[in-house]
Amino acid sequence: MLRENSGALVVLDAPLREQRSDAAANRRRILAAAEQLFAQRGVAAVSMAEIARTAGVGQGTLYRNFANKGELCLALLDTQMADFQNRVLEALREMAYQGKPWLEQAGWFLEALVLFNAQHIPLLFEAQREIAAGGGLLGSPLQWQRVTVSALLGRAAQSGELKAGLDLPVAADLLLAFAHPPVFHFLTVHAQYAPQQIISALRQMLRLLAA
Amino acid sequence: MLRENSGALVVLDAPLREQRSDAAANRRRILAAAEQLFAQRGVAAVSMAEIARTAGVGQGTLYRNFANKGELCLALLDTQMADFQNRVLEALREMAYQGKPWLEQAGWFLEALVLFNAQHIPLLFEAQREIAAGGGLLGSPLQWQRVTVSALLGRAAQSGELKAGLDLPVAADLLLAFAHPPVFHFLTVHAQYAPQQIISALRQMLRLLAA
DNA sequence: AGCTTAAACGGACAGCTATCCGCTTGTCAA
DNA sequence: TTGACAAGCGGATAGCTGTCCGTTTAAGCT
Repeated sequence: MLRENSGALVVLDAPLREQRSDAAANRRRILAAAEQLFAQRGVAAVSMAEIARTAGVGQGTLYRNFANKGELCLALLDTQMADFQNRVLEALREMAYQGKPWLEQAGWFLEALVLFNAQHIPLLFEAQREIAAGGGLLGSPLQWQRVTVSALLGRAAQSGELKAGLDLPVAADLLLAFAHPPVFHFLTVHAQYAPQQIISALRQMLRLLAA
Repeated sequence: MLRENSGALVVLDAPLREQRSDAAANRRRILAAAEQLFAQRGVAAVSMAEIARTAGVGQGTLYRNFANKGELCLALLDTQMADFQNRVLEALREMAYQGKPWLEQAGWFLEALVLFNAQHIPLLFEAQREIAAGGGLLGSPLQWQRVTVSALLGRAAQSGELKAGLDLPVAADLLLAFAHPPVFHFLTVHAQYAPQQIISALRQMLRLLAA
């Protein structure tokens, strides 16, 4: 599971033999079926059994490819998440090259993350339901976001951009708390904040960290 | 459901007739059974069917009292949450009377909330799984926490304790993001932060808001 | 082409959640 | 005390998730 070769995510171990061609085809049919059903009726209202039926495969086949609906959702997001990650890291590299202050980079990053979440919250929300329970978000794609923010804050501190005496790792995680799907869902759906409002508030927070 | 008369939580509508005595007894037996099973084997590992069996009632009876495991967990927390709320509001009233700065009150509140969550995270976590899906956290006990923090920040702003130009409602919700059970679970279990570390970081954040 | 074998298949199944509905019982009024 | 009835009961049941295992088949070797 989670051995995504299509995108840029972690490859756990090299496959000893190539995947069989019928298996690959089935995987594609499953993803296509899921995408279609999700679009038609919403992620939550579609059952795994139905996805298997629509894809024309048995349940066993479905579950060998994706241990649960969460993994299936993550797989559907795989390409977009990989693209996002690449775009972001590239942009940050460019900004660093141009000498843009680290705190501003962090602000830009959080903005990009808010917009990404806003776009993909249904799948992210469902993915979280199943993945978070077993094993935290360990190894999950959200991990690089923590690393990135933490690193940006660290460099900002080294450059004297930040107030002294801050616990940076915890601060980073608190800043990123909004990105946990249930929280983001709460902020946008229940509290009715627009993405721009969230972005502004996060930028304010960052500005407060500045020396 | 969620018509908790035992504690201080919202009463949706006055019951037209008193609850029948056998029903009340069953409710108590269910709660007792759940508490015992949860303590023995952990919340996640206990099924509703088993709770019903242990309590000596039918599944129908169980589900009429608690629409899902989440509500059952909330009911188990009801007393403690009501106590917590009362203690907190009382303490805040006292602090306000003594003229303690609003920001410090907010800091104290967040500290108390961290400690409460740390103590009850297993039940809170399970409760969230089922409740958040249908209807957000609408009307749920977490609502008064938002109101409280928002109000404290508002008064702090009026008293000139805060920097100008902040979006207080959003700031309040971002400060409270840590309290969403999945996030708190993540921070303590996965990121391995001690409650005191989280408290310190939150206090730092609040200090940064100060004028 | 034919053989071998591990990979993949898919349907049956166990266990769970949540609902439904015919039966039972506590409660109130007379 | 008794009768009526709403409230409550609990087992049967539908539909879901995730697993298991006997069967099928693609792929590499000869």
